[in-house]
Amino acid sequence: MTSSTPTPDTTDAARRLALLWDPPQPSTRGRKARLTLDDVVEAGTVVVQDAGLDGLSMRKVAAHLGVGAMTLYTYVPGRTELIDLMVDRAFAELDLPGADLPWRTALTRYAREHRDLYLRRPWILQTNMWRLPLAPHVLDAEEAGLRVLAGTGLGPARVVELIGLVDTYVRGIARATVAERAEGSSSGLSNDDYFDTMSGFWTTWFDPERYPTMTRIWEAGGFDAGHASFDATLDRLLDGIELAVDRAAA
Amino acid sequence: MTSSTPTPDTTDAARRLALLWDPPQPSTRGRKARLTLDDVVEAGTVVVQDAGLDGLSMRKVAAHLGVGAMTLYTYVPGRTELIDLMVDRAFAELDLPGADLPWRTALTRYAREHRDLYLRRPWILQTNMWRLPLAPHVLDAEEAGLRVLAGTGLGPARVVELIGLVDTYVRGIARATVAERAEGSSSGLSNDDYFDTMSGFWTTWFDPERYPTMTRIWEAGGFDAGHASFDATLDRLLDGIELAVDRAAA
DNA sequence: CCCGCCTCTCGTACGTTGTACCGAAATGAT
DNA sequence: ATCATTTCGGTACAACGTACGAGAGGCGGG
Repeated sequence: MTSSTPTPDTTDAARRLALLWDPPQPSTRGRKARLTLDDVVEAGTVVVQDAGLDGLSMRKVAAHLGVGAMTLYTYVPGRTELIDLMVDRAFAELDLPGADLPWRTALTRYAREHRDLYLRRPWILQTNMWRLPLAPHVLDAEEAGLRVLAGTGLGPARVVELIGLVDTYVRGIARATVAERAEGSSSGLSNDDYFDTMSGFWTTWFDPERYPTMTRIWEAGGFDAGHASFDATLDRLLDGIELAVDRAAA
Repeated sequence: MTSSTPTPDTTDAARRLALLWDPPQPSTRGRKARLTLDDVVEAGTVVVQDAGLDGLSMRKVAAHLGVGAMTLYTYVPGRTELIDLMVDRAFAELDLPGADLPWRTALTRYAREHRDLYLRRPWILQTNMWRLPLAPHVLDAEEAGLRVLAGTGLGPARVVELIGLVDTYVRGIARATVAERAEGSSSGLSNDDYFDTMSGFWTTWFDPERYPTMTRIWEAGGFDAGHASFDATLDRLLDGIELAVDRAAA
């Protein structure tokens, strides 16, 4: 809000945030826009769903909208910001637990909703950012998680730490599940080829003497469970949190 | 294993694994090689350290070695495989706990070593793969973790599940720490600019009424701790595991 | 009504990327 | 000396993000 320039020369970072928090309504002046910002974000979401984040190119998004590539830059400063917007839009889909639920139920729902989101839109896990964008709906999710834990009487630092633990767990599981699901289906390998390659690996290079524990666990079927155990492990995690809650209450 | 071709036309995936598990020794025939595979992998590691994974280009690696770009393809099938090799090399740096330590000590060391590795080589966290490559030293690490937990008498499925939980926690913390560390230092923003942008965000767009819990926790200093609490949270996680161990022993 | 300004549209172009292709150069085996 | 084999690397292509600027369309003030 500098007084010298009517439009403060905002930095790139500020521009990026402005788009997320204060999307401009179409101005009445000048030529009419064929698209809305939301159109662009939606097209991006469509493209990314079956091309992956690497396959998300401005040209493809533009083609999907039937416009020239450069047209997108009227609505969005660049690819990075488009992805931010897409993430925000995705997080808006979360059905976050209200304040009425007991904390354990609420946290379970919080975790499941996040996992489902990641499984539905795995590209979110591919965004290379170190943290999620500072976007409204992302903060909504964080707020909901914090609120649940803050209601247990835990100290502020503990609350932050524990919601981080849950987030981290959920992302980890989602990542593993996606890996399992997409194994071989990508890279253009048929399932047979993939199986051949893998069994070839086990017989050719895998040395049971170097990896005895892995071998034993494999033979015992320890790797079979997959990650159907999401809820079970989550419960154990919540047990740990409950312990901290009880300790704080005493 | 078709009989028509003496060298079975291995798939790409098999080639990728072959390079990791059976690096070819330089053949005595033909022109002498100026480089070794290890030279290339090391150069890649150097480049990635200060250019990030996005900045890791074949041309830069080649330039760093003083050779033409295409020369690298004599040693490595492509960029993807080079990254695989770099990851394997990085994991070889881990000082994994031996079988002599009590499980809690061993698991603490396991976790700390991994965290240190990720902080030292953050680009590993940027590799977009859904899971780490099936590489010897990566499996060494996994084996070590599994061995520690298998020694506690837990069932195979539990062992797999819990080591996954630890891995996931470590990666999550490392990611957050890197984010914190690199905040603003990248993107060419000076620290002042970054601070300005951020305080601008809080005053301009952040709405305390929309995010009351976040606001309260912020005011209480709940976010200040950063992630110095790695050990503390890890201890709590190990408490949870100890509970499972005791329950299994009973 | 019309002029001028403002906004959107997008063809062209530049730099960068991974890597396919192929000839040239170098070396051990014969 | 000849040949097979291997490394080396220039050239080239497709795809990428996006800077630039000319054109097209539509509103406000005269």
